[in-house]
Amino acid sequence: MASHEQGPERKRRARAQEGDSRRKHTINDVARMAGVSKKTVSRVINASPFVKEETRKAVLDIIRETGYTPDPQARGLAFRRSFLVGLIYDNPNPQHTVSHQLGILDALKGTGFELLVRPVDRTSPKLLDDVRVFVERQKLYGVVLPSPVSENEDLVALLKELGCRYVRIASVPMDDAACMVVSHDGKGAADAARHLADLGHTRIALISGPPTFRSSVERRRGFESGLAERGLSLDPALVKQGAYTYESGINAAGELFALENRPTAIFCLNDEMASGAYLAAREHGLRIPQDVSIVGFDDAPIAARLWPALTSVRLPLRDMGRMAGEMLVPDPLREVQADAHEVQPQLIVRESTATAG
Amino acid sequence: MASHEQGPERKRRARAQEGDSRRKHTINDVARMAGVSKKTVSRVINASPFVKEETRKAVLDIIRETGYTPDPQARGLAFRRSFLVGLIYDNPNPQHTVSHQLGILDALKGTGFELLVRPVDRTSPKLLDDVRVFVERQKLYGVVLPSPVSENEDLVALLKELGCRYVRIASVPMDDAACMVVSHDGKGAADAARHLADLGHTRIALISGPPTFRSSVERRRGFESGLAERGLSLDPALVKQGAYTYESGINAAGELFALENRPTAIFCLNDEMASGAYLAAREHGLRIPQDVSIVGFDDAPIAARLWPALTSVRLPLRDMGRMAGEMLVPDPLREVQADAHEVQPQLIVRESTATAG
DNA sequence: CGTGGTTATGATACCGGTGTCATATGGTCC
DNA sequence: GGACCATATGACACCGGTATCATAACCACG
Repeated sequence: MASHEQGPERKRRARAQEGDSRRKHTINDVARMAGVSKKTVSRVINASPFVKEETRKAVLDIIRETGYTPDPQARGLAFRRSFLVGLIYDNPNPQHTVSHQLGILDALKGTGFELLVRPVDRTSPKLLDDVRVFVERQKLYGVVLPSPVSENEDLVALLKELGCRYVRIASVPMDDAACMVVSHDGKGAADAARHLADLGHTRIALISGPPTFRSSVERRRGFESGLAERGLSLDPALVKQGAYTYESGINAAGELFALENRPTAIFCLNDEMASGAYLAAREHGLRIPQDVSIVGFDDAPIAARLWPALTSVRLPLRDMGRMAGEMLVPDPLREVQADAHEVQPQLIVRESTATAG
Repeated sequence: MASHEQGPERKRRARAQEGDSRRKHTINDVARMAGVSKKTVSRVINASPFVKEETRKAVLDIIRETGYTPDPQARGLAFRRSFLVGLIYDNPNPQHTVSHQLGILDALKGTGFELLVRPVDRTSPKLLDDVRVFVERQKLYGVVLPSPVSENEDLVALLKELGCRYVRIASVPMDDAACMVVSHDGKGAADAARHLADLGHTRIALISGPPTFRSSVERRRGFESGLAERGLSLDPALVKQGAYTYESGINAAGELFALENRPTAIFCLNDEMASGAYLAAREHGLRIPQDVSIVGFDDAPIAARLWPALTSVRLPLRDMGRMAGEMLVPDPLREVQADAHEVQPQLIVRESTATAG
């Protein structure tokens, strides 16, 4: 254990004697000023129904006057839990992380809850131990798990064991719907498939992600179903497995472009790989979109900056974070949140797709 | 105030009677098992010098056996502060935010401190009030302020008034050095200037950022000094002001390319604007780097994905976060951190720069 | 007017730590 | 051996909230 050298045993400075008007008010101050006991103030704070309306008003007045807010640490100590929500993530895409954070904090605003971030290594053997210590020590109110962490069933089992609330953000339903925000990546992929088919493409390639990612599986499944709707099917020779990285996109697309009968369109399961496909296309002297159409997934910042701008599937990341936060933390001021814990991906058509040559 | 409906006044479940082996240990358990008072355990935890070596060992043994860790809430309540560090940021670049977070958490690992994130709107009139409430309610141990928030002197003054530790991350020294991590953006910009000058460029343009950002001022200053070292100076006609955005980069570069005697090289004060310059170059039929060299700043993920890959100045963002965390939180296990709270930018030369045509 | 059943309130203990202060212990010096 | 001092320890109050339980206040009813 690390000890913290907080200058133990030091004398407490005199404080009460001089004008302590600047000192923060406590529940005792409010109680005294309102002429009630602290327990009654506590009842008002916690919206207990057993407080006379008149008393409640008086206490609330004092609270407003003094600007009193309860100390989350003291409250947490008594409640045996904290007012902290954890975000446990392992996503190399900074935009996902930041967007989720912004969304979660949108939901937490005004509730008194705060957000603790905890990046993890999902391949670490210590992952479960780390999460256990994190949740127990901080007595977390709940945690948000974006993918791919949300796909770790052992971790979810651990959270259940610890009695820690959680909301999973994932591409496909995997659990009690009350604990999930579902992005339906498959629908976005199907949109991409129809878009390419409608442009007249028939030799359409796919660069997939690691099969251990549910998003990859789901995007591929959706893409195939979209093609099927247009009477097309995926030619196994035109499917290359990538790793969601730039380099893997370069390699996979390079292989596709080296085929005798090369595809006229490629769907890359994320934008990083699509960027790699751009480079490979240049290396093979192929123009986008005249010679080959390319579609990505994520609508990362890079998508609009590439040239030509990349057609991609956008996920409402911030909304997803907000929904997760709303599901986790009850806010009496909020309207009953619709149980629609699902969002729809959106195909953003830019300049990287055109009619088949 | 939002009330939280935590089921007040509910009966506590019987617990102590049945096998409470699973219950977390408290300082009382440790004290009893070690045969000392809780105060002595507290002394051991806080590395008090007034504990007999023998007693200390005995207590530490029990602590190790039981896996006891003190409750941060209870400790914080008694200490009148928390073991939480805040990250107050307003940076549209998600990579900055995530890298800083990772770095700060590198430093916090093993110290028992946790990181609370707080995105803010630096233009909001409620900014100071929000920060005050945030710091006071959470009794933050300290906060990290990346730029541009770090440049808000009112906010820094507020933190001083509140007695809240802070570390500023900024491009140039602005304060007591003990409270700053300095990235010396100017040096990186000077590197860029020399690089272009050494390639034979003389008509070198600059697309600046908003003058309200210290980073913009500092990068420009460094660039000019780098040029001066090579006997060059910035032609006012070749300086355009941007806003650190893609669109502003397109416009500024477009104006430069429309000049009769257009520049052969452009230094853009961030990569977003450099991306815009890429688009403008294409619109004007100019090849990069044959017709115009372009240098960016930030080495954002996009830099390596653009075509041709963008020469840019990289800041060690994660290191900067780590240093900020180390400065904020004392860790007895850590070696005395060098008082070198400065980092050096690094010019990453890629394919967007070549000898002057 | 006493009885009984709500409704409303407060006294007190408690959550799990630390600060204060009193006291016990051990060694040195005369 | 007694005075003195530094070291080592514990009893107790306290940090700012909530849970438990007793009790007061109120009402309707016989």
